[in-house]
Amino acid sequence: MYDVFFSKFNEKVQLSESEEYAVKQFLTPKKLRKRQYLLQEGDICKTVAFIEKGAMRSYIVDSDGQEHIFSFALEGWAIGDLSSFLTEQISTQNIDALEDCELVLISKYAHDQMLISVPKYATFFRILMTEAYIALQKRTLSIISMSLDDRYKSFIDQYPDIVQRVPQHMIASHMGLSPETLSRIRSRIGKSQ
Amino acid sequence: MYDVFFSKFNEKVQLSESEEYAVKQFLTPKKLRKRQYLLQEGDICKTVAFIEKGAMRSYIVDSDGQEHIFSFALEGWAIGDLSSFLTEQISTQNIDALEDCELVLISKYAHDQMLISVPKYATFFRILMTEAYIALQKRTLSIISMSLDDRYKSFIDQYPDIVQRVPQHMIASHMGLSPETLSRIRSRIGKSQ
DNA sequence: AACTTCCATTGATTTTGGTCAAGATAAACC
DNA sequence: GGTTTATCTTGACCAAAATCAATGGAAGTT
Repeated sequence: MYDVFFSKFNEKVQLSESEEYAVKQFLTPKKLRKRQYLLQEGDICKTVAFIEKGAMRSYIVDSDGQEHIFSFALEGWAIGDLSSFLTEQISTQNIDALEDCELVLISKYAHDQMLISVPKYATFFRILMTEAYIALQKRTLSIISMSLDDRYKSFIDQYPDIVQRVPQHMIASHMGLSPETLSRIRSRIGKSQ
Repeated sequence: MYDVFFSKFNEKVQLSESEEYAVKQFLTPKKLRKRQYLLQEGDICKTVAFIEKGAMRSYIVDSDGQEHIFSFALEGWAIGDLSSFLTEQISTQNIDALEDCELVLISKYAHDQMLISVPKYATFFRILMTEAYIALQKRTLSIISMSLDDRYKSFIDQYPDIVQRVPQHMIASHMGLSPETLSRIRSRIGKSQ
């Protein structure tokens, strides 16, 4: 039931049987149908979701009603509005399912408890946090320094699975572009890629 | 000598006298003159620098030789190429001093030792990491969803001290803009701000 | 199978930001 | 103090992306 989650966990920090059992007590499984929300703007993000199966996205809606996708997440990735989750402030993000999903939920209470009582959870979380930061730094650097063509090439290079499973206009939104512009980039660089 | 560092540390995680002493053994003070490098492209980032006094920036140079500023850091902030520091791979970033600086350096060895032997350091690092991630997320959201005028307004709102101490063309670079465009934004929104 | 909705592409036009160039001011250096 | 160098601003022009609009195709629904 929590296969992907624990395989990811053990890949970062090796757990004993009893530690794995302890962590398991804090987890909640949840299924989400395509288009269902995990979080809506205005709510507090009460859980972080780890994806066992499926695909999700987080996005914000600007003052003109336009959606801007902040992130995608597939199997083995976590998603949630960390800022809202940790500070328990109202979120400005929406998170929903792009496909039918199987999730592992970690509540704020579970998170806080595990930080105290399961030292390896603190380590695991620190490592995920660091990796997420490095990935986001890479994305920021590519935004401020690369041409659109190169940014798209590097995206499909880094996340081929997302390109396969997510409609192109959403990838355009993630890059901060109009769908038409992304379509033209693809025709420029040869859409075979 | 490490006043700002420990004041920041204690603000996040309260240290006892003996813990503070233990941490101190792992720290190295360093002074840097304006324009001096902490890290140059092609080197491995061997230390994270915590700023006691002064101002620094990190930037990358693209294939056309153009500089793109990734981040600024003032007193109380840390700077370094985390990706290079943690993986010990060659860095693509440059980090130098915008003003004469007093730094507290944490080497990779010191970092790893403290993660093991000083549990509160692990907590401190996790908290800094999380805050850095949230700040970077906010920046990314503003890039993909806000107008340039609003992005600049939100920047001067959030980092008035940086606007005071750093030349405008560097802030333009940080936003991914030409200096001329930032100048025009400022004249549009009334540069009084 | 017919119908509807979503999606990707392409063209024409407008808007926005970049580039090039010149001039003004201020700061750093000798 | 005078010269050089960095910084900022403004204008004219150019390039790139957004917008508007239309079409064709794919996927989902009944």
